[in-house]
Amino acid sequence: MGRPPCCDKEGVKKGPWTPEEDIILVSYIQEHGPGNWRAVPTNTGLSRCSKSCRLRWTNYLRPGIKRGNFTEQEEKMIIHLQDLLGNRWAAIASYLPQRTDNDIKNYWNTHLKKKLKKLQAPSSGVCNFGETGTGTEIGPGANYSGSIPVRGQWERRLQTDIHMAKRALSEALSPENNNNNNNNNFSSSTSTKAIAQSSSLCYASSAENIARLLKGWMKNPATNNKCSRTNSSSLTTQNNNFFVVNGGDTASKGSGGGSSSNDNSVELSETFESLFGLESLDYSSNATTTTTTTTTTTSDHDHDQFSHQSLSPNDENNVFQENESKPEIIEDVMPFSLLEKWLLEEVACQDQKVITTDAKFF
DNA sequence: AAGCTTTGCAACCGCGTCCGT
DNA sequence: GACGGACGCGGTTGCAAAGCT
Repeated sequence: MGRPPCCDKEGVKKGPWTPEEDIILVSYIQEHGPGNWRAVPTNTGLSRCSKSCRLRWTNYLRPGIKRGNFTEQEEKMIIHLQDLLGNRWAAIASYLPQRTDNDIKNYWNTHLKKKLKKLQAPSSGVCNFGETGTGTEIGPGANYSGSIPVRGQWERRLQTDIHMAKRALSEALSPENNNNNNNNNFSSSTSTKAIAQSSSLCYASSAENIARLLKGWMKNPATNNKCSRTNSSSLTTQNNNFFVVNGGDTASKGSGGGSSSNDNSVELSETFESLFGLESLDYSSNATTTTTTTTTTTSDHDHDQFSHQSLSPNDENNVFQENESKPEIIEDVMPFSLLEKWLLEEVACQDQKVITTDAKFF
């Protein structure tokens, strides 16, 4: 049944990518932008299927990817998000713009699941992180299915996104949290300068390697945009990501990633801002002075629309585009007071659980 | 040092969804 | 509305590196 796999053609190469292939792919995407993956193998001459190209790009070559060493805050955030969203790694990844869904998924499966299991073993009950009866399936079901009987998938997802947003706002508005950002997954720091610094500190180690290989390849940035909607500032952004190697970590695969706690607080504040479209407040400057791409396009995934729109750095479709349009979610940001009132009605009890979870886990 | 086991991660596979016809 | 192509997601696999005996 169904259509045949896209890669069952003969002569389609599988397995690890070689640096040469990476270079070809990066070169092509620099020139044409990501997307239209079907055409990539034919146009580049790569003996790879379109899927493989897309995957290689999104998980490894895409600029702005941070690799290795997940920080404590990232861990916490993943745990929270996993609890809220279940195994929707793409959605989770959209809240951690520098991490890929694959990375997060792997990290969850290899580290966090075990960690949680250990911690759950002695005392069961306070929070099960959504573990369901299957043993391996960890999802929002355990937390939400009780209160939300059989619903459409999109509805449940919407629910979790709303819940997420509410909670984040609640935490941000809480005065205690402002004094204790280290323990706050959604730091309310809103320094766009800091964001700018963070972004410029973040490079895909692999991309840097490719960058070195490609040294001198980039001759005329103005011609390397895929279409007219890419403006010069976004190209600068791309160039920074690809070709400006900061003094820090430049190791390849498996390196420490060069992340610092500084990066994290910034990431998280960015995340918070993204959640509510606050980025729109002062991101105009970023377009020209930072490596943060705030571009937003309509996401293919309606269920992830909220997160994807506001966290465009993780949206591969946006990588070479800039300021095409602002998402509705940003245009229609509710007044803060309204949101505050709204969330206060519901979120208090949910927070209790999360805080307990944190205390228990760390 | 050699062999075996475990771990971590890149990549693959199959399915679901979107979108154009 | 049905159909098919393209894309994206989540689960799973395969393999190299690390750890252990």
